Amino acid sequence: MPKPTFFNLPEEKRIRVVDAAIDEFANNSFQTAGVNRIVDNAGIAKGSFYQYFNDKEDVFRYILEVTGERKLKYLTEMVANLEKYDFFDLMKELFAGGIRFAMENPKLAAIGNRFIKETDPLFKEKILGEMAPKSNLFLEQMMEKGIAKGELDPHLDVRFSAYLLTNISISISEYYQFHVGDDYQHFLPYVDKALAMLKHGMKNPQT
Amino acid sequence: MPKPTFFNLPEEKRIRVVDAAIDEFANNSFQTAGVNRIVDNAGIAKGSFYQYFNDKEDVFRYILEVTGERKLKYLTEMVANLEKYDFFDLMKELFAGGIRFAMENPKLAAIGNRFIKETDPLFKEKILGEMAPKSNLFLEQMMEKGIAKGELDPHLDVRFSAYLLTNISISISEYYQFHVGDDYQHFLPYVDKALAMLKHGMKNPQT
Amino acid sequence: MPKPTFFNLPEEKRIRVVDAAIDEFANNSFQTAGVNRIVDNAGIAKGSFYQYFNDKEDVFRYILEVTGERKLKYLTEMVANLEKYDFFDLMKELFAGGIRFAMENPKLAAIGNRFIKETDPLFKEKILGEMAPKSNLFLEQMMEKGIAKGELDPHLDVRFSAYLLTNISISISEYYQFHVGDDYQHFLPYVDKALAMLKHGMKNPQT
Amino acid sequence: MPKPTFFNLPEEKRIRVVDAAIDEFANNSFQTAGVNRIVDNAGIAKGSFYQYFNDKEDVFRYILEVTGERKLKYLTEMVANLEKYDFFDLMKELFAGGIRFAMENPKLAAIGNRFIKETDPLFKEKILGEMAPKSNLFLEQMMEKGIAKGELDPHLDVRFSAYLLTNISISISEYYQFHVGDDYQHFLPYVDKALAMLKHGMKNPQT
DNA sequence: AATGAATGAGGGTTCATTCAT
DNA sequence: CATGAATGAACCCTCATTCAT
Repeated sequence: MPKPTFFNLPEEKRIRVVDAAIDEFANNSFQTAGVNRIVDNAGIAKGSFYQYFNDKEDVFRYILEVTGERKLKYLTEMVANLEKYDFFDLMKELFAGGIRFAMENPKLAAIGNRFIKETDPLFKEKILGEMAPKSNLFLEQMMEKGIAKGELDPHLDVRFSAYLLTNISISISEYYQFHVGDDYQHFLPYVDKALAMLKHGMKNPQT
Repeated sequence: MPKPTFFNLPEEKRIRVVDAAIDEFANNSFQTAGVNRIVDNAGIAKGSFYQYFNDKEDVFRYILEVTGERKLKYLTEMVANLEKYDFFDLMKELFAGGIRFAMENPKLAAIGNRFIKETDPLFKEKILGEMAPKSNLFLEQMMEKGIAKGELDPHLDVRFSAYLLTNISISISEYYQFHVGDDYQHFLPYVDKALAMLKHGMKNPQT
Repeated sequence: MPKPTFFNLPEEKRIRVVDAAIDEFANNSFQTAGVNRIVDNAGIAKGSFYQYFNDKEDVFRYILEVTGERKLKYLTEMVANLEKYDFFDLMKELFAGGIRFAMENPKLAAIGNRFIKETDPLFKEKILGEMAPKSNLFLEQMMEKGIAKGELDPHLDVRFSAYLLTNISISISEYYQFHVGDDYQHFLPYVDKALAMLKHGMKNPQT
Repeated sequence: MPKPTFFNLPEEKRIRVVDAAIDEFANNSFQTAGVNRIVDNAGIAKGSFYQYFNDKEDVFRYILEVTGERKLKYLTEMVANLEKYDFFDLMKELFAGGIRFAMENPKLAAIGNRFIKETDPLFKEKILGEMAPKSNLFLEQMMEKGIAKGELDPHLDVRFSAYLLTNISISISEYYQFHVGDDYQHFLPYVDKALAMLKHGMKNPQT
C-alpha cells in the first residue's frame, strides 16, 4: 500500500506519478520496469518515490489495483441491470466492453492483460496477496445463473469454462489491438463471430 | 543465428549448452534469463558462450526455433495421415497432442507458451525476424479444408478463428499444468469439454 | 547542544524524544542509528527533530551526557560517604554498582559502553568536545588516596591503572550481560573473583 | 569465501585489493565501510570487486581471517617452545607480542580489536560462522596448565579469567596506541606494570 | 513552533558484453 | 577455439538534512 504521503500529494502531482507508473508498467513487465524511468517521467526525485511507496512492488500492486477498479467500474456501469440480459447477451456486452475499455485505456489494458498472463504463480500470488481475483468468480456466478435459467448446457464445467472465457476475452481484445487497430465499430463483428462460435459451435448447422 | 563455431561443437557439448539454455528460458523470461546461469549450468566459459552466439537474443531465437521444430515434429508425427480425420477429430488430436507434448516436454512448452503470450510486439518481431509463425498457417489450412468438406460453418472467419483456437489450446494446456497436475488421463475429459463447447456451442441443446 | 526549543518542550514530549533516542542509540552505533526511527518512535515530525537538535551528532552528544550524568548520580549516591571505605571495598562497590546500573538501565549502559569502546579517536574527540572524561579522573583520585593511606602499592602507575580498571569494569559488566543473564545475585561472586584477582594477584599464594 | 577468481589474480593486484580492504576496515566499522572506497583505492572496477567476492561480508570475513592468521603466526613464532615458560612469563610474552604486533600492523590490530569489541552478538556469529574463536581457548588451556603446575591460584575461574585477560590485553595494546605512541621500548614497562598487578595484586605487599 | 514532503548523493549489487591471453 | 577476468552502466533502495507552509 502506498504510504499516506502519496495520498496527501496535490492531485496534479499524484496524477503525474500514477501516469508515469502506468506508462512504465504498460511497456514493461514488473521485472524490467524501472523506478528510474518512473521518477524521471514523473519529474520527481528518486527519494520522493520512496516517500510514496515502499518499493517497486508497492507501486505495481497499486497500479494493478487501479487498473482492476477502473475496469470493474467501467464494466459494471455498462451492464447496469444484469437481470435483463440472457447469458449470451451479457457475454457480448462484457466482451465488447472489454475491448472498448482496452481501446479507451490501452495502457491499463496492457497492464492487466500482461499480469493475467503472468506465468510465475509465486510472483502472482505475492502480488495479489489479499486482492481477490474477482473477475472469474463473477463469471462463474453468471454461468451458474445461466444454467439455472436453462440458457446454458447443464453439462458445462463451470470453473473451467469461466477460465476459458476469460482467456478468450483477452485474446479477442488483443487481436483487436494488434490486427484491427483503432476502429471499434469495425471490430464489433469479431465479437459476434466469437460469440456465435461459442454459442452455436463451429459445427456446420446444416449437418 | 548461432555462429558456425557452435555447430562444429562436439555433440555432447552442444547438447549441454542447449539444455542449459532451455532450462534457463523455461524458468525465466528473456529479460530475466541470465547468461551467467546458462554458462554455469552448461559448464562452459563465459567467453565461449560469445564464441557460439552473438548475444543473448541469439540463443533465445535459436532455442525458440528448436522448440518450434520439436513441437511441429511431434504433432505431425501424431497426425500422420491427416486425410482420415474430420476437422473436430483433428482438433481433438491437436489439443490433446499439445497437452501431451507439454507433459513430456514441460520446459519447451513453457518457453513456447511464454513467447506466444509475449505482449511487446517490437520484441516479438525482433525475435521472430524471418521465422514464420507457421502454426497458425497450418490451422488456417485445416479450417479451409473443413469448410470445403462441409464440416465447418462457412461463415467462420478463418484467420480470426485460427488465432482463437491457438490461444484456446494454450489456455487449456496451462489449465492442465496448474490445476490438474500430472495425470494426463485425468485431463482428457477437459479437452472433450472444450471441444464440445467449440463444436456444439454452449447453448443448451434442449431449447 | 540541543536548541532552546528542545528544553522549552512540555516535559512529557521531551521525555518521549529522549527515550526514543536512547532506544535507538542503545541498539545501534552512531553511524547506523537512524533519525527516522527516532522521530517515528518519539511520535514527532521529522522537521521537529531539527527544531530541537542541530543534527544527529547533537542528539547523540546529549544522550551521552544524560547517560554519564545518570550513572554518576547512581554511583555517587551509592558510595555516599567515601571516607568509610578502603580502596578495595570502594572498588567492589563501584564494580557491583556498575553492574547493577547496567542491569537497571541496560540501554544507558549499552550506550555508554559502546562509546567507551569506540575506536575512532577523531570521532570520539569530536563527540566529547568539552565533555570531560570525568570517570577516570575520579578513579585516579581514589587511587592516589589509596596510596596515601598505604592501602595500595605505591609503585602503581595511577593513570594507567585507572584506565585499566575502567576497562575491566566494563568487561565484567558485559560478561554478565551476555554470559550470566539477569540474575544479579548469581553474578556477585564474579565481582569478588575479579577483585580478588586484582587485589591479591593470580599467583598461587602457597608459593 | 572469496571466489577462485580472486586467488587467481596476479599477486600485485590481489595485494592491492587486500590492502585497500584492510585500509577501509581499519578506518571503518563493517557497516560504515564502503565498497566504493575499496574499489577506488584498489584501482579496480566496481564490477571486478564482485568477481572476487560475493559481497561486502565476504571481504570482511576474509580480511578478518587474514588478520587472525597473521597474528596467530606472529605469536606462535614468538613463543616457539611454550614449555619453557611459566604462566606469567608466557602472559608477558603474549601481551608484549600483542602490542608489538599492533605496532607493526596497526591496521590489522585495529580491525581485530574492533571486531572483538563488537557488541551485536548476531552480527558476530554471522561473521564468524565456522571461524573458531581460538584465542580464548588457547588461553584457557594455558591457565589449566598453570593451575596444574601449581603456578596459578586453583580457585581461579578459568573461563572468566581468560575472558578478562583477553580484554585486558586489548586494553593495554590500545592504551599504547593512543597514549604512548610509536616507541615500543618505552612501553614495555607498562606491560610489566599490568602483569605485576595481575600477578601480585594491587594490594600493598607491606601490609 | 510544528509539520512532512523534497532532495540527491550514496549505499550494495547485478549483468551482458568485451578482450587479452 | 577456449578461457575467465574486466568493465561500467544500471539496478533498487536509504538517509540526513532542508525548506515551504
